This record gives sequence, C-alpha cells and structure tokens, in this order.
Amino acid sequence: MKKSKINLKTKDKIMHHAIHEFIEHGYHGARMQNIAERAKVNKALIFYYYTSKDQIYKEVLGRIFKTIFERLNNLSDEPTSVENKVRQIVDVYMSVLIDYPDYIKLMMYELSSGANTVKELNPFGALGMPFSPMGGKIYSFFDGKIRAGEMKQVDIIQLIISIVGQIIISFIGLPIIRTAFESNKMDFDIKIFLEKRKDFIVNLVINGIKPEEKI
Amino acid sequence: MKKSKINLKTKDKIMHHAIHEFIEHGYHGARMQNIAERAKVNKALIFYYYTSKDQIYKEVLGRIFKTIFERLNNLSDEPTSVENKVRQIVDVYMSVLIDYPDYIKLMMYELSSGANTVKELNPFGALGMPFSPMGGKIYSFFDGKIRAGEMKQVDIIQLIISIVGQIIISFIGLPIIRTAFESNKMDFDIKIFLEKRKDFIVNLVINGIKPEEKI
DNA sequence: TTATATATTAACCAGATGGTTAAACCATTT
DNA sequence: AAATGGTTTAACCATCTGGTTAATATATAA
Repeated sequence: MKKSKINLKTKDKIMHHAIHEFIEHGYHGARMQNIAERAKVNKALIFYYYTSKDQIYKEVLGRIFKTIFERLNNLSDEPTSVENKVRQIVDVYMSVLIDYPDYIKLMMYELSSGANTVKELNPFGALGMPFSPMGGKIYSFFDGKIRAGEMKQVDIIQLIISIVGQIIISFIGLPIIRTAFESNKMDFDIKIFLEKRKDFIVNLVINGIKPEEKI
Repeated sequence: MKKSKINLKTKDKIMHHAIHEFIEHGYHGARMQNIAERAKVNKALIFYYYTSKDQIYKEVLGRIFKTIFERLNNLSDEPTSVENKVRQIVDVYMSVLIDYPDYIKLMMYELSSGANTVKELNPFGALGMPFSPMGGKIYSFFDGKIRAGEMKQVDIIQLIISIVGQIIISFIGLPIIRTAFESNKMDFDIKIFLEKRKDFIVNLVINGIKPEEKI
C-alpha cells in the first residue's frame, strides 16, 4: 500500500478514487459523494472537472481497458515452441489479473449489464488484437504452428477463448472456490492456488493440442 | 415467450418479475416501482408480501441457485468412459446456461460485488456437491478413473474449474466475442458458436487428460 | 499591488427511491 | 346481510442522490 500520491493533480486524484468506487459498487451502487470523500474534495469539484456520473464512469472504463490491453499486447514476438507460447500467454494474462485483481470486477459488472458502455467506447480494435484472425499476433502464431504440424488442427479462436476462460474463472470464481475449499476444511492459499492453476492450465492445453503421436 | 401465467398466485407473480428486474439491473439498479409495474400491482403490495428490497433480492438469489444446482446435480450415475463423462458434464452445464442465460448475469453481479449475499445464504452445501473432494459425484468419478489408469493423474478440482471456466466464459464473454467477430466481418450465429464450443471443450479436455501412450 | 483567471467550497434543489399508512375491496363465514 | 379477515390501492413521507449556484480562496499576470 503506497501513501497518497500528493503530486497527483486534482483531476487525476478524483479519477483514481472514482475507479475504486466504481469497482467496489458498480455503476448504480457508486456514489458521487463517496468519490468526493475518498478524494477528500468537495463533491461539486467532481462536476467541475467531469460533466456527469455517466461521463466519469466511461472514462474509468476507458482507463481500465487501456491498462489491461496494453499489458496483454506485451507478448514477445520471438519464435518459440507451442508450449512456451502457451506458457507466455497464460503468464501475461494471469499477471495482469494479479496486478489489477479489481479491474476484472468492473469488467464483469459491464459484461453482466450487457457491456453497453464498453461497446460504446469500443476498445475492440484493441481487443480485436489478440483474437483477430487477421493480424492478431497470437492467432498468426498458432496458425503457423498448425501449418508446420507442431500442433493439432484446432479452431484457434476457440482455443484462445478456452485459455482466457480458464484464467478468468480463476479470479471471478475465487469467492466460490474459497468457500468450497473452506466448507471442506481444506486450507486455501490464494498464491499457491494461482501457481498451481497456472501450471494446470498450461499442461491441459499443451496436452490437448499436442499433435497425434507419429508411429 | 409464454403468455402471462394468470394462475400464479400474486406473491409468486411478484417474485417472477423481481427476478427479471434484478437480472436486468443488478441489486442497486433494480427499482421496486419497476417490479410493481412489471407485475401490474401496486408497489405497496410488494411490501405486503416481502419485507424489504434486500429480502426479496435474497429470495431471488436463492431461487436462482436452487434452480441451477438442481440441474447440475442431474448427472447420471451409470459407469461410463472418461470421454462420455466429460461430454455429459459439458452438456449439462451448457444446457443449464442455455435454458437460463440470464441467471448467470445475476450470479456475475453477485460475484463481482464479492458474493456477500450468496455467502450469507450459502448454498455451497449444494455447490460443494460437484466440487467436493468427499462425496462429490464428479470428483469420485474422476478419482476412480485415475486409479484405474484411464486418465492422467491430474488435480481433479483444477480440472473441474477448467471445464466450468471454459463453459462460463462462453456465456459471459458473448458480448465481447460477438463484437470481435463482427469487427472482423465474420458472421456470428450463437447456436452454431455454442455447438462448436461444446465439441471443442470436450476434445481439448479429453486429449488433455488422456493417459500417456503405452509403448 | 491590483486585476484576472482558476480552483474549491458550503448551501441548496428537484426528482427519485425505499418504505408506510389508512382506507377500500373482496371473498368467505355466520 | 352483516361481520370477518385477508388482499390491494392511492396518497404520502423521509431520505438520498446527481447536479447547480453563488460566493470564496488561491494562484498568476499586469
């Protein structure tokens, strides 16, 4: 936990605290008054810098998506094995979620309310990136490996969704998983769990797309 | 779309419409007045049958969980192959989500706000079922198969989380997946997508846990 | 120092929201 | 038909909430 960053300009300070208010309560649950108190400014000041709750919410979402997608796009371009690439992907995705465990909460809010705001400020040029059949780094990597016979001939989009899904559930499902562990009197250490999880996902995927043994 | 069920008693009618109001807007976004209008009753009547917004919300969550878990527990007990069992599990989970595509939205709301209400009314005796290391049908099935050498020696809890995660993302990610498809000018048919998805998940998992080839 | 533009605040407001009340309605029993 | 008890409603209320206003404090330029 860092100390309050007194150097942040007021507008950014407000944004910073707005992010956390929206994360904790979602759009409808968030209160402008709370944001003001968190940022230790008068509520009117928020409306001096931002025009409405709606606008500040959109800006919050925009920042979060930008932060996440910048990191996700941070994949090495160097040629490597299928196994290494899968490990890289899982690593990067997981590390983002570990660094910003709360961001995903807001994305879930968005998705569960139909992702309307997200669609509106469409960062899917960005999201398109990893998924995109044309030009997506990840897509073209796997495409090459399939042609080279280094992995099974699978639907690459489905593969990416599967990888991402296994990772995402590790975070959004945490409250349930934790409760399930505890109600079975098993210890639950989140760090250990996520480490195990990472290995499991990589192994399952690798074995799942390994080419048939040649005889 | 069925016609309005005039035989429903008033209290159930209110509950029915409350479910959909909460699904569409989440706890904070839901309005008692809206529920009243949906159910075509006076708002005061809601408070005649239920004591507060909070209480009706909890009852809504309880119903949803019950509905879902009853279905999930509907797995055949007959002995079968690993492949068939995985297919069964994916089938059952997916069919529940297909039948109640909205229910998951509310579960996401819950999870993203820390699942506090859910924890409180803890149906994880129920949720424990499939996950539980002791007594869980699914768990003990895989346990038996591992001992019999019919599948790899994997962490069964991780396996279940992976299967569930791949399924859940297929639904909560739909808005994003759809947008990604469309922004790449690819047709998106949800039925076809989910069919492909089912096969993909089954294949990936089956191949992922297949025992090493014996030489 | 004074004028000017920017930053910040206390007080305020209209509309919305969860919840209440007292009266009316309706079916059943006597 | 009158009494009874559950059901439904219109009107109401206190509080909360996003947003405004007008005045004040602070920094900058002249």
